[in-house]
Amino acid sequence: MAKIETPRPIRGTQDIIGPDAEAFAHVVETFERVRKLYRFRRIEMPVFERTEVFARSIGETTDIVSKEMYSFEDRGGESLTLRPEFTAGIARAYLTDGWQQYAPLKVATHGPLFRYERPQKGRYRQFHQIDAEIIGAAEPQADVELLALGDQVLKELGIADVTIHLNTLGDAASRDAWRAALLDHFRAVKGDLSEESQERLEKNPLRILDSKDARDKVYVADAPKIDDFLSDEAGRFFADVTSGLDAAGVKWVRAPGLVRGLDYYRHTAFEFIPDEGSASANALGSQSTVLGGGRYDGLMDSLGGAPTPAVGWAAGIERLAMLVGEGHADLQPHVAVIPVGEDALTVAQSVLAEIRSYGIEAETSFRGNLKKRMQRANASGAAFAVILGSDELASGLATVRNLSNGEEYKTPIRTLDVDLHTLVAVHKFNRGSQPDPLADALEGTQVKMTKDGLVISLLGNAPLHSDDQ
RNA sequence: GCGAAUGUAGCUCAGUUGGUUAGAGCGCCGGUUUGUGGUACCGGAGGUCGCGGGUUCGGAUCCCGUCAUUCGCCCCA
Repeated sequence: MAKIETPRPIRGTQDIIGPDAEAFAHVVETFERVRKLYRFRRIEMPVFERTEVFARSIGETTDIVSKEMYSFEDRGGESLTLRPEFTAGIARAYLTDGWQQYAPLKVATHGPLFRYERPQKGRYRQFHQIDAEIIGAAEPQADVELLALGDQVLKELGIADVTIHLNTLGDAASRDAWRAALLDHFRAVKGDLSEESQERLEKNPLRILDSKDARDKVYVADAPKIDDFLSDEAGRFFADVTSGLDAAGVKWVRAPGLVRGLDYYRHTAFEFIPDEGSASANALGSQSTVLGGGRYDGLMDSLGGAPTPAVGWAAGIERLAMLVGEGHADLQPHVAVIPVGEDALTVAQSVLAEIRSYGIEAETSFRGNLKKRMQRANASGAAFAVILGSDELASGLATVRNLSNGEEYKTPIRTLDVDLHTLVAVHKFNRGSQPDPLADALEGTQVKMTKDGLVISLLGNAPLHSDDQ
């Protein structure tokens, strides 16, 4: 008998459930809320493009294109690539879909990206990012707005021990002059550099500034600084960005060694990096950047479009989720509906529908006797159980059990939705969860339960909703 | 592409210098309690010890290969 072997998941992909999945969703929901606050328009993008979209914009010769893209041929022989980033695809859409008409255009999106890399902590072959771009704006105010968005997203996620590391690469002329000076500087001491940096010297000299090797750091310290090569215009641009950030209350530090590898980057470059020794730094291991981006005024040209200024950033959802921690599941108390016996099943369904339509989270288990279902209700973390058995059907009074303290009482099945709404609000309030208008109204009062029914004595003299805040 | 560590129950792991029937905690199923969960007690199911080969009277344990996972290097749009 041949045993069927279960197919394994693809290397570097992940199946997420539980607290990690809740944290993931929390990151996306927070991003969605904040980007609306900043009036960034939501866009949806394909996950694959013609290979040339990425090859042209990123550069044919880089490791990225030659080794790290998921490329394949479709049935027509066309080379396609799973997107390794958002920016190139968005730039393509800007050119092919006539989005110039919206310029300056603020857009945001999120979703899966793919890179053929060796997986390690916080790095996967399929990973997910949130992304924001401003296209068609050459003004430093766009950089400020974009950075402020990123800063607020992190703050609202409760990630406080992260700082913006900010640098400028200048305009094209500044950047080229600086690069030439760096080459001279490092070539003079080539033999003393680490093996990796000797390689970088030919391929990507700016990257030497990032080196962690002690042998390189000696020479990095007195390497030429971009500031000495900035044109007046580029210097003014950077000054406008930093003063704008200060005015917006966004904290940043200057990071003269921070560079972006690709040629199309100009002016502003930044990474949000956990502070040394912080909880976030420890949580991320060697993968330290949580959000990164910059100005890419040179990108549209490489795709055959008119020169178009643009600035953007992206942040890994998995990495952010690692930093927000647990505790994002089950913030809302929920109710378990427990039918006992065949007759109660349909009543349970209509009760579920009613209390859900009232905005209360509710579920029922599909099988088991009362004991079994009570166990499941407890395991699911339900705040209340509603028991519907023959007694309850006969009397029209449901049994409501508070699962945190075991108190039990009867209440008319007809008005379960209203009664539960009150109970849930009180429960939330007692637990110190987010304030609810009803819970506010109930502050300092008590809800009385009697054998005959749920009596909310204060409902007669307190408003259900408070509009004065 | 390079380096290191780890693969034993659904999960997290123990398993001594190679020795008889491979264990624990949690989870799961059942019982003490036929309409009452969370605590407690009792019982039960569940394992080709990643896979293949070798050494040996005997391998979860030692050797070789292979696959996978993890962490790091390179790279990082």
